[in-house]
Amino acid sequence: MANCNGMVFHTQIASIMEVLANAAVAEICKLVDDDYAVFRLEMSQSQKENRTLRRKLQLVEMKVSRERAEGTMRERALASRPSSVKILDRYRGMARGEGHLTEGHRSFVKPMKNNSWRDDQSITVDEGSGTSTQHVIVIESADAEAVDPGVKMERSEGDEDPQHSRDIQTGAPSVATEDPITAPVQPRTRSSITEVSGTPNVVLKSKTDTETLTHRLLHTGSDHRSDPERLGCPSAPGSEYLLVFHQSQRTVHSRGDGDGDTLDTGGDDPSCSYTTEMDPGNISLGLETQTDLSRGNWNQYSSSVYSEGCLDKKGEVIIVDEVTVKVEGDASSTWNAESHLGDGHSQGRDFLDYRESLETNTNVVTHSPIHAFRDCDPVSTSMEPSDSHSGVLFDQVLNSNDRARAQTQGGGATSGNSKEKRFLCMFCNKGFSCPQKVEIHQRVHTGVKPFSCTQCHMRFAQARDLKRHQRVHTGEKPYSCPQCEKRFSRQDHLKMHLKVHTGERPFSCTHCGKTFSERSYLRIHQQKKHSTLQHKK
DNA sequence: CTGGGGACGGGGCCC
DNA sequence: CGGGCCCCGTCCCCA
Repeated sequence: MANCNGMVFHTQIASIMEVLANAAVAEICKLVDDDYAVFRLEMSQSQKENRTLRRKLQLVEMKVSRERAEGTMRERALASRPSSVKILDRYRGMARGEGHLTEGHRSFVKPMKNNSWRDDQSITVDEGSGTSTQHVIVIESADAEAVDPGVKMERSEGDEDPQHSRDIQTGAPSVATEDPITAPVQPRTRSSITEVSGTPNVVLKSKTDTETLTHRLLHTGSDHRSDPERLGCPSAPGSEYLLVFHQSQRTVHSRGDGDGDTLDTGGDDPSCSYTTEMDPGNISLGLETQTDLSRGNWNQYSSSVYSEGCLDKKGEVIIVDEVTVKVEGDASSTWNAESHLGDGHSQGRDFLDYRESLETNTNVVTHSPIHAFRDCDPVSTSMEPSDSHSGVLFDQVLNSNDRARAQTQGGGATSGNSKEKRFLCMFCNKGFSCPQKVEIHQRVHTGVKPFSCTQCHMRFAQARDLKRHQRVHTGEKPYSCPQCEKRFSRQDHLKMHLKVHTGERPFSCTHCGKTFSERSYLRIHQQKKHSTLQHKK
């Protein structure tokens, strides 16, 4: 029983405590509410007082300003008519942030036709939650056109509402931001564009332009050596080259423009279609090329050859050569080196003529380049389908053609002193001791590059070149400088580097005596400094 | 900022 | 197959 009584007692105490607690909470809340109401009342009263004082201050200011303005008007009336609006100090102060001006003050100044004062002209000024009426004194100008510039100057000099500031700045600056000519020269960051332009649409557009530009800059600035596709050249297995040899000249000429344009696209990455997307000219270019090749079903061919589906724009142009070759493989035999030439490329045309003249000479024992292809096929076929670089190929052909001709003119095969060199190049008549050497040499003319790198699709005419090139990927640098421990992948580079330590400068300019460590430096120097002398000679 | 020059890497090709 | 040379392009430094 005692336990029961104790439990009842505890229960009663708990209930009483709860009631007391609730009562205390209620009383606290009531007190807070009351104090809050009082506080709010005091606040409102203070605000009313503030408004009253403010109006009084405004009235005083108005009076003072009116007195000043009347004095000024009298002076101006004596001097000349006013040329611009003068906004009172009151407004200037607000413009600097002392007041809070928003859209309401857009109608702040109105040009009037009379040089008269208007008192108590009111404008609506947003003061946060509500609006209040501000009395402003304005000196009105009779010349409305003269007003606006002055107003803008007044607004722009203070820290106004950001929105307003943006409204002002989105005039000429935003136009400059959208200017497609200006933008590429000075790519802006996204943030800076946002600051200037203000409106989301402009920001978006500017951003797009900037990114486009960035893409272009990045890709056009990339090292072409790293990507043989740069010049729009196909991957051509030996068999393809073989057919290239029998391409018709008509086709060759028809493709000249397309290839020439392809060289200018500057695209590098086959997986990147930015040039096609961004530059409509490139698109039309590609279509033009297609149309030009309408004689052959080159689309079908390309899809069969490049089944990987990564047929980019360059690939399209690249394939053109091979497709045409396929379709017109039975045409008259004229090597298509000129297919890589733009119209009017005299070097290539000369080469073509040269080639034709050689072909007519049946007395020359030539080694057909076709055999050279066959010899190299095992290497090329082991590689994945890749684009060869006909642009490089083209350059090589031209350079090698020049060299070959120089060699021929300088005594290549015709002046050869050895009767053993009875195997003549069919292009330059240079003599070689064995057919294999002729075949290798003729790649200089044909541009055949049977050795392709599996890492970067670079192709080489000689196996040693490929081997040497692969050090680029492996990073192998077996040659080290004994002076500075610098390492090189090639011995000749080390040799050149050693001149840095030895100070050897064997190449001297015949005009100024300046010496250089490399011949190419001398040549560049003479081109830059003494080209006029050479022209005079 | 610009042009000249040096260092260096890479490709072409002959021997 | 390696040595060697030439050429070109790029990057960097400096006047």
